[in-house]
This record gives sequence, C-alpha cells and structure tokens, in this order.
Amino acid sequence: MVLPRAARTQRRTRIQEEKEELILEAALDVFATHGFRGSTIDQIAEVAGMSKPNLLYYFRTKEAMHRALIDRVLDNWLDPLREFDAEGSPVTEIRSYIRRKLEMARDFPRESRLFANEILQGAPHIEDELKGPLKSLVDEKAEVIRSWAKSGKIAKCDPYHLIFAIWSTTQHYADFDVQVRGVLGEEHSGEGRFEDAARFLEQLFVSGLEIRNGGA
Amino acid sequence: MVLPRAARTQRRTRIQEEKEELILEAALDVFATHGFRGSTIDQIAEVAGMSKPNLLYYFRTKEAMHRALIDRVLDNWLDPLREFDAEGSPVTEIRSYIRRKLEMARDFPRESRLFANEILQGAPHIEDELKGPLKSLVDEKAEVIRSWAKSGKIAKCDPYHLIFAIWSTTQHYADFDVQVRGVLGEEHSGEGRFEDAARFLEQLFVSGLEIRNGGA
DNA sequence: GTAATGTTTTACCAACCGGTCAAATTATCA
DNA sequence: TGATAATTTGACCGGTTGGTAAAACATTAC
Repeated sequence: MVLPRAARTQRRTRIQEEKEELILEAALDVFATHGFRGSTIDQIAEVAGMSKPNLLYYFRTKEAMHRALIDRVLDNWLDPLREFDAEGSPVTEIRSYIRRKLEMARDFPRESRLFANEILQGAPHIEDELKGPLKSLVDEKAEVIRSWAKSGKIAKCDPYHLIFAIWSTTQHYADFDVQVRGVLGEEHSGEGRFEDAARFLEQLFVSGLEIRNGGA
Repeated sequence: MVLPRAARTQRRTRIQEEKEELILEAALDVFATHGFRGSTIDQIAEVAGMSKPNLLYYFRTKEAMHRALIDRVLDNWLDPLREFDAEGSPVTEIRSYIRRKLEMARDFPRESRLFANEILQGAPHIEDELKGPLKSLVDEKAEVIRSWAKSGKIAKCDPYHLIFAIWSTTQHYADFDVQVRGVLGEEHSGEGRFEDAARFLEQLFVSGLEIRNGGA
C-alpha cells in the first residue's frame, strides 16, 4: 500500500510514531526560527535526517506539518492559564502564573517562538483558535480577576491588559532571547537571568496590584 | 551609465530619492509581515508598483534593501529611550517613556514588527547593533535607574529587567496585534485599546515601583 | 537639438521550491 | 519461508526565486 497517512484510518505503526515524532521535532526547530514561509521542506528533512519524499510520506504537505505542530503545541501552551485558580489567593495565583510562564519560556523557547512567528505574521493559520478557544479561556480568567478587583483583593485594573502584560513580559525571554542576551552581555547570559527576571516580575506585578492605602 | 547605485558617489537625483523612498516603504510592508526569508523581491516590487529589475536598479540585492531599511528605522526606534532623562523625576520619566513607546506601537507597528521578526529569527542581520549601540544605550539608562533606586526615589529593582518589561509590554500591542484584537473581540478593537493599555501600564509600573512603607 | 547620462523594460538564467511517481528496499506476519 | 504491506529513495516536474544582460526609453546639460 502506498496510501498517504491521512487516508489510513487504522492503527499506527511503531515506525510511524517514531518518524512523525522525529519530523515534528525537526519542524519545530525550523518553523520556530524562520516562520512558515521562510522554512523549506528540504531544510526540515535535513534536520530530521531523512529524504524529502520520505518526509512527505508522513505529512503530505508543508501545511499539514505546520498544522500538526500547532495542534500538538497549543494545548500545552495554554496549560498555565488553565491552572489559574479562581479559589486561590490572588497574589499566590498571579505569582505562580508568572513563574510557570517564565519556566515555559526557559524550557520551551522554540514553542514560544513558533507562536510568536505565527502571530507576528498575521496568524494566518491560527486565527480561529485565537478568536475561539483562546478568547474563551481568557474571557473566563479575566472574569476571575475582575471579581478579585471588585471584592477589594487586588487593585482595580483592566484584567485583559493584565494578562497581556504577563504574557508579553514572560514570553519576551523566549522570543527576544538574542536581544536579551545581547543587552545583558556574555557575563549575565547564564540561566541566572531567568531567576532575576522572576524576582523582578513578581515584585512588579505583586506590588503593582496591591491595594494602596492612599491610592486613587 | 548603468553603474548601480552603490557605486555612484555623486549627488542623487530627484527620481532616485523618490523611488528609493517608495521602495523602502513597500519593503517595510513586506518584510514586517513575512520576515526576511519569507519575503520576495517580486512581492515588494508589486507593492511598490514597479518591475523587479527596476527595483534591483536601486538596491542591488534583497539584503541591501533590508540593510537600508534597518539602518533608517533603528535610530528612530531608539529615540524614546534616548529621551529618558536622568535629571527628571523618576515617576514622570518612566510614565512618559511608557507613553512614548505605546505611541510608537500604535503609530509605527510595521517598524516594530520588522525588528520583532529580525530578533525572533536570531537577529542574523543586526547582531552587531544589539551588542554595540543598543547595549551601550541601555547600560547608560540602566545606570540612571540604578541610581534612582539607590537614592530611594523608586523601589529597588533590576534596571535591565525593568527596561525589558517596558519594551515587551508596549511593543506587544504592535507585534501581537492580531492576538490582542482576537482576544478583545471586535467591539474592543478600536483605537481605544491603546488608551486602556496606557492606563493599565502606567498604574502597573508606577505603583509597582513605588516605595512601600512596610515593604521588604 | 543633441549627446551624455539616468531610468525602465523585456527576455532570460540557474538555483531552489513544494510536490509526485515508480521503483527499490525493508519490516511484518501467516 | 514467502507473500504482503510499509517505508525509503532517486529521478523528475512545473512554478518561483534572486538576480543579470542588453536594449529601449526618458531626462538633463550644454
């Protein structure tokens, strides 16, 4: 049989599992650094250590590879926000959300860059996800934050822009890594920068959202 | 004479000025949305409304166009940070730095995306600028912030990460515009979102950097 | 006006791109 | 083992890419 993968309905082989894994790993490397249009199948094939037709045996088109990658990564990417707990203490929740996002920036920078590239270039492949599942999740969590503000647990603030601020500050360390290292210089480009960032951001957001006595 | 522009040492004609302007404008459009590798000369030529060879008469290669664009935009991009004044009041300076950066995100989103694409993809064309002029400027301003913290005018914090936080939160509204609009929904995607963002970010940074009475 | 220079276009090229095909090779399992 | 299905490969295709050559056309300087 030479039916392409998408047409096969039955169980997947061991080889299929392994090779698809291998390909997506290589594709993540390439798509994350060059964006969809800037990436070539040959390049992914080379990174994956297989021939181009072989790669196309598992994913029929470049778009199919990208799609599969997005689908697999998006869920994990949103996990930290899902864990955001309405019942917890606001300060603790925000603090640990920041921490989790920073850990992801440190441990999965390619995944972050994959989305950054995609969104930067107008999100042509994930617009539906943005306006659907992502928006819903954010709406839900924004409501939680709003209720915290209303009941006087944190300062009044726009919950959406708070979430944007946490996203941008944390993902900055993955997406703009080259710039961060360039500015900090060789001597401060060890993993310690993530600790420094965590300290700074926790201070900024926690005391920035505290209710002040004489505040307006 | 058919000598390419780079070899011409003398005065530039009116046509040259106009056409180079036109080309760079089109190139900004294209490079900002697709990144260097994802952009094609044909595409830029089409946006500029001229033929490809005509375009290549003014800029001999795709890289030359990109280079010229980066050089022209980088300076303006750093202006807000340069205006950051050591003699001013910390709160005022930080507040107006945020405001200026947000205005640039609103008024010059393509310029922001041009750099975002470049840095995301490893800054292959501007690494020198990052480690040279940019680093120097940031070092200088970081020293100012450090002195403010030392003399008790603002809370103690890592000045580099403060600058990163201001960059990321403000540029987010240019670079991730599609996501911001997707999440906010049609009804909140007017220009008002920049006002909301300004209000939120000023509150966050100003009260986040205030000296607290009972603070650690 | 006309000669020199500056600008634009048409036609083109070699390399690369995403993708196909058929044949060769390897794994699976009765 | 051998038949059958799964995997891999080399050769190839039409379209696109960055870039060139040379001639046609426009502008300027005298």
